[in-house]
Amino acid sequence: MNDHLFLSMRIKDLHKQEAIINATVELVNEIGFVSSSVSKIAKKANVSPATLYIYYENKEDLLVSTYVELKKKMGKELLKNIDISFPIRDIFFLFWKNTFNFIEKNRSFYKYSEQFSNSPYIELVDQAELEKNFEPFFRIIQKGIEQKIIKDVPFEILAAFIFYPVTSISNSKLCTGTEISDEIIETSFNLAWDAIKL
Amino acid sequence: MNDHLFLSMRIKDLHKQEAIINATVELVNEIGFVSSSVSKIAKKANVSPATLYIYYENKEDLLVSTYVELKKKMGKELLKNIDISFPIRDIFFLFWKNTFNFIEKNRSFYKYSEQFSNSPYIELVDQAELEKNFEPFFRIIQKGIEQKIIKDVPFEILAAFIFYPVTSISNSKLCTGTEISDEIIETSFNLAWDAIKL
Amino acid sequence: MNDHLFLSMRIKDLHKQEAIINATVELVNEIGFVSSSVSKIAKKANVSPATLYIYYENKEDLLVSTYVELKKKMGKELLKNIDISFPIRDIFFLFWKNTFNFIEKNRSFYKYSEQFSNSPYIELVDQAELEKNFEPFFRIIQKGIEQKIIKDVPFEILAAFIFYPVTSISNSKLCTGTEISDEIIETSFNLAWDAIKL
Amino acid sequence: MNDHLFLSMRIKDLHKQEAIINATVELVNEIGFVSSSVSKIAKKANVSPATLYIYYENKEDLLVSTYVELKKKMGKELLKNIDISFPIRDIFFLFWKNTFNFIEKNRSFYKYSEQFSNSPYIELVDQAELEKNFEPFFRIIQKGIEQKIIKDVPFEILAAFIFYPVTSISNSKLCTGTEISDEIIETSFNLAWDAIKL
DNA sequence: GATGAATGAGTGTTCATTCAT
DNA sequence: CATGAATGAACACTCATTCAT
Repeated sequence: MNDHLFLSMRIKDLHKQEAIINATVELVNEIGFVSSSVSKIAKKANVSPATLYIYYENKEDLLVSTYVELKKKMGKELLKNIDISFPIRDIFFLFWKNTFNFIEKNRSFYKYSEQFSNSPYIELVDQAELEKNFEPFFRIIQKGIEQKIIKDVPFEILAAFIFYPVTSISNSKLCTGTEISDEIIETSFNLAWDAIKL
Repeated sequence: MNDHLFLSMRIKDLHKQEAIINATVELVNEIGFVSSSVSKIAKKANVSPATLYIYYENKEDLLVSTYVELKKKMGKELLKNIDISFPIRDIFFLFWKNTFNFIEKNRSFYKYSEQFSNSPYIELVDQAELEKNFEPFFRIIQKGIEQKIIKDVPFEILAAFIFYPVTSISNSKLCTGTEISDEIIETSFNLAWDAIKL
Repeated sequence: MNDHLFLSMRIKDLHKQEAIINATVELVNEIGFVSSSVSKIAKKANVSPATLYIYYENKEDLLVSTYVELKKKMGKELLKNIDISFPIRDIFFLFWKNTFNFIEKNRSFYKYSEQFSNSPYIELVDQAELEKNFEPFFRIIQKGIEQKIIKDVPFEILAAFIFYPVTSISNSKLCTGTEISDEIIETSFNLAWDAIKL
Repeated sequence: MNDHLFLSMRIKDLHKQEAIINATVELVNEIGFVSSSVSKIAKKANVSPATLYIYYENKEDLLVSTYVELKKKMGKELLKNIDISFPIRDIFFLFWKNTFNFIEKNRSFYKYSEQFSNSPYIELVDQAELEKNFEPFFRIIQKGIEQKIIKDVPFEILAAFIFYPVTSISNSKLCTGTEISDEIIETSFNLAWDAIKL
């Protein structure tokens, strides 16, 4: 086998794996987590069910990996354009805005991750590992507390007002169908900021 | 037939249906929505799979009915002890506290409803019908806006700070294992109130 | 219990049994022998599945009894208006015509009996007993052979040309939708008579 | 991969499908159409129930395909040795004889096809497509009518005396157990020919 | 006589996974 | 690497039948 063939094969392989991941997310988006079977995923990805087991140990591994991979990507996107030298409020606003944008651009992924994190599979994911993707932001929160800009309350309580409301609003009728308006993003951020600011 | 026998018969029947509902919720709590099959539910409820179809048309009907029934119960509990003549902030605090208490007392139900509302089954539920259970509270929010106590923003945005953070906090390590402390309830309420108050 | 009540009950009972038989035949006519279950029959007859077991030992007994009962009725109808003093050809024609008329008036029964006689249940029926209903006609055939009007061949061969073609023609597009025309009856009888006559 | 292996693979596959078809026909022959379930068929064919769904879409597809396939085979056999230059009566006799022979050699198939054509499944079969297998014979009938050898009556009436009586006779006690005698074939053909000849 | 509730055994079908090629 | 064929076990659901009332 020469290099050319080897290279083309590797590309093909990546395509296959990518096709499998996309098929998984799309299928869950279409018919739900419960009904998404291996053979349906394989059919959607235009591969044999057996092929799937070359890239993943089993169904569980596929679902978990897909989730983790997407969470990594999310971590990067949410921290995009953020400069720690910005004022804290601006950082939070950028983060808030990035979250809305990410959800809007990755609706199918988002639906997947919501279903995944509400299934028992979530327990197979190393949460600490996941949170590393968001660590820079955690440090900013800490800094805000120290600078007496953010309320000094347990992290989980702050998180409940920084991460969760976005999901709720994004799924509401305010945000389905058309583009999420800047007005909604700004209005809702005011509430979030009022909640956490000292 | 005497009353005693008649009564015992009715009780027995109710017991069966109740056993099925409980088994459903418990099983979902244990092994998740995805893996909860009809036969497993039946086995847990100590009835034949066929018996299940006496009380419910099919699996979907069982799952949806269970969800709707529990949401009704939840509506009642969250509004418990609330008097509309109270100051608005007090009402919100009571509602907040009731939510925590309800979740703590009905953990298995709550897990069920979270999984359910993140499955495609949720689309089978008439949301408008469900929201009727919370209508009194919606009117209070409206009153708060009119009295310029609550921010005048779309309802869905307010809801995102009133309903969702509780779930997040309840599921966090702050609230698992031991009783949810009054301190956490009060601390977190301060954030929620700051978010929505004008 | 007084006579009046007793009488009304007996009438009611007959109605029930009749309703069960009718439901059986109609259901088989609608969804076929394979799919016709006891509970569906009961539902169609507006009785409980359990009621069915008051009148019949089991499903097999119901199906067989229904078949036998209807075959009895058929025997009577096919021999209607037949006078053994008539010329043999006239008797055969009347029998032929009666068969067509019976099928037309009892399509649903006929479909039932065709499905039944092509199922293993048919082996549970005492054929000799059934044939008694047609015995007068068998004697006429015998007489025809003796008088050298009918071909002297085994009875089963004659029967194949006297009984079976009617079914075939009745099920063909010649006879569905509209009334079976006298012309078809007469034309086809000519073939049957040519077949068996010496 | 060498030819031998390739061949053996294909043979193996064909064996599986063939085993399924044979099991279907045999089982229907033994316990009837009504009781022949997918799992029983699979067990008889020594395959998993799931394997059956590799070759057929569902039970209906299996039953219909089996019927259609066998009808095709029947078409070929019934027209065997027939030369359209033969005298019309000879052609009909050969066809008659071929029918008896086919039934005798394929009893289990024949029982299957009788049960099938008396079930609702028959409506799923494209009758026009089926009749193509017998078209040469239909043309001969037409020729006979034109040559004033066969009675000029609707096709369905002729068919009722050409096709149906054979079934009736074959199922009678004249033909079960031992070989069907030439005498019966000839005797019965005389009746059929008398019926249709002008 | 009549029934609704109940069920173990069965239905047709799909599952996640493996294996020979 | 990639696959179509294969499967035992499970799926949601219906079956014929019984029984307490």
